[in-house]
Amino acid sequence: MRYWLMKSEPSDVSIDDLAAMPDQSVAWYGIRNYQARNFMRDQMQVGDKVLFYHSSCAEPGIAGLAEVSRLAYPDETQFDVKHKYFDAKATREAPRWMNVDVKLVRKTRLMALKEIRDTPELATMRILQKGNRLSITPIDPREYNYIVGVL
DNA sequence: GCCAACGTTGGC
DNA sequence: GCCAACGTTGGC
Repeated sequence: MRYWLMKSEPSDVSIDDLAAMPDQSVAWYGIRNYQARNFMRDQMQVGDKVLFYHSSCAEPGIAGLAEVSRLAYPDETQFDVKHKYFDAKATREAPRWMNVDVKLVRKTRLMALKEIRDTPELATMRILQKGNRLSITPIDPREYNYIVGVL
C-alpha cells in the first residue's frame, strides 16, 4: 500500500464537496500532467491512503483523509468538447488522461501549509520543496503516520 | 495580481 | 534534439 498527497482547489472540489458526493467518492479528473497521471495509472491501488490537500485558496493545507476507491480509468472530461479539460489529441481508442476515484475517509482539522512547513519531521515532503508544482505526490509512510497522529 | 518555477509545444 | 516562447501552478 502506498501513500499520496493529492491537491484539489476547494473552489472546484473541497473536502465538504467530497463528503456530499454519492458514496462520498469522486473521480479525480482534470490531471493534465504526465507525472501525476503516471502515479495514478501505474502505481495507485485500491485502498492506497490519500491526504486531501486544499490548494490555490486562502488557507492551503491538509483538510482530510481519503483513499483510492477505484483503479485508474480514462478521464471522461478529455472527450467532452465543451469541457475545459477537453483534449483534441485524445480518443476513446487511445485515451491520454486517466483518473482514479477517491473516497472520503474523514474530514480533519485543517493542517495548514505553514504548520507542515514548521514541522521538522515533515521537512522532506515534496510539496515543501522549492518549485514543486505536482498535484499528486507520494508520501513517505512515516510522514503519513506522523500527520495522521496530529490530525 | 504578481511572479518564480517548471512543463509543453513547435519551429528549426 | 535544441531551445525559445508560451502556458500553468500555486503561494503570497
